Amino acid sequence: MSDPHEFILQHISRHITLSEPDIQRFKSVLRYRKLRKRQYLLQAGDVSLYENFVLKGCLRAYTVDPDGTEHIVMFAVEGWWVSDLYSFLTGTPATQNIDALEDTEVFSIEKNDLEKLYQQVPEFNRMFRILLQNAFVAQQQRIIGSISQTAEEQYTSFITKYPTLEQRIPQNQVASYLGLTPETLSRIRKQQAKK
Amino acid sequence: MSDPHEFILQHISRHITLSEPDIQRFKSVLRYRKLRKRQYLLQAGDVSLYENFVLKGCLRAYTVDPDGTEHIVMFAVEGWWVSDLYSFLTGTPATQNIDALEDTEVFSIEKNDLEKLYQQVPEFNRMFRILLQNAFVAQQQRIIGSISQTAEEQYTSFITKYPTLEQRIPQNQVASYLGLTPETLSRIRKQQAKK
DNA sequence: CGCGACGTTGATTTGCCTCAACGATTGTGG
DNA sequence: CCACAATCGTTGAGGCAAATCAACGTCGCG
Repeated sequence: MSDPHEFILQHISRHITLSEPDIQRFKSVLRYRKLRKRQYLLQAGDVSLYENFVLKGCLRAYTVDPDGTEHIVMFAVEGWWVSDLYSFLTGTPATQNIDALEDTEVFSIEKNDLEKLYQQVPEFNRMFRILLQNAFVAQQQRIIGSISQTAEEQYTSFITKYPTLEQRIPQNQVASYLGLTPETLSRIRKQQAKK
Repeated sequence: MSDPHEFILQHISRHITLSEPDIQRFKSVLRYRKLRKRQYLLQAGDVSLYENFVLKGCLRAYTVDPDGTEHIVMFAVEGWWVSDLYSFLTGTPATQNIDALEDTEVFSIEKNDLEKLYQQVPEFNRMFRILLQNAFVAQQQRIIGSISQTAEEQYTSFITKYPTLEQRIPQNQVASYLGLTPETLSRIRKQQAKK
């Protein structure tokens, strides 16, 4: 863990096996970055140029609607990949912001480098296909929840699915992720305490 | 278009280029199936053994909650892939149903065949990675909509994004997709007609 | 210390759901 | 080919879950 390369390689080795030269190629495109709490990794309006892997800390991706309310698209803690994928793929300005909820360290891969990597080391297609499959399934479940469950049920699902996140993330951020107001979430928690 | 193989190969050629032997390999794993309107392609409880490509017609994937209400996860028309991905990946019983809203024709690929295909023709990793990226982005936008928009805004987004779907799908199915009751959607449309 | 971020609680409003009834259309079996 | 049931959309009345608006306490930090 002292070496951040160790951490990311371990994660990758869950899905694919790389030769030594491929490992070197991969390492060479990683750019290490530190973010202070509240610091932006990406601001809406800029183009998302990087795919980012969280080494340590916690990020949030969110949109801001016309009346200034924030809506959290996803959280990303250690071992998660994050970007505004639409912006990253199309080169159009990002609609999402990404910033740090804690002091955070990431590896960033530039788009060109990632595309070269896909060609030089086809295994990466396989890995990201698998990661995307998992993310797709998780998102689908979130959608089903949001159209079929009450606020309380959604909150219960959330803490069951992400018990550790619940610990380190402020309540109002969780509320925003679930599409609730902080007041409503507070009342739900009060309800549940009576048991 | 008379030959269904033509149709699917054309779709695939948007993303990858295959050699003649690879094309043959691919064709050999496709299983052609016809579904009558209302017929199931997958029933909750069964394991999703196939990834399915829609040649003609329209499918819906949906869950049924404890009190019997259906919630539409996605529609799939010509050119779309559909399965209960979680069940397909893990081999656990499906939580989703998939059935036909119209008479429909599909190509199905069995899981084992698809995995072999990934190994024999690595380009398919690339293609499905790209398709999943697009699906991921679309889902993310649906999530943002569902936690930040009013019912009317969501409906407007839907008909803007999928103008053709709006034509061929019953209103109550659209309502279910949006997480609304048919009554609410009917009232929204009445509202909008006043303009 | 004083300010801003965060959570809580109360009073009120509102958007959407529920329940119920009805017309139009489709399709199906006698 | 008609009669009947089922499906689908519409409209109305009433209820409820969650939002809004507002006030207040606590904590941590510059």
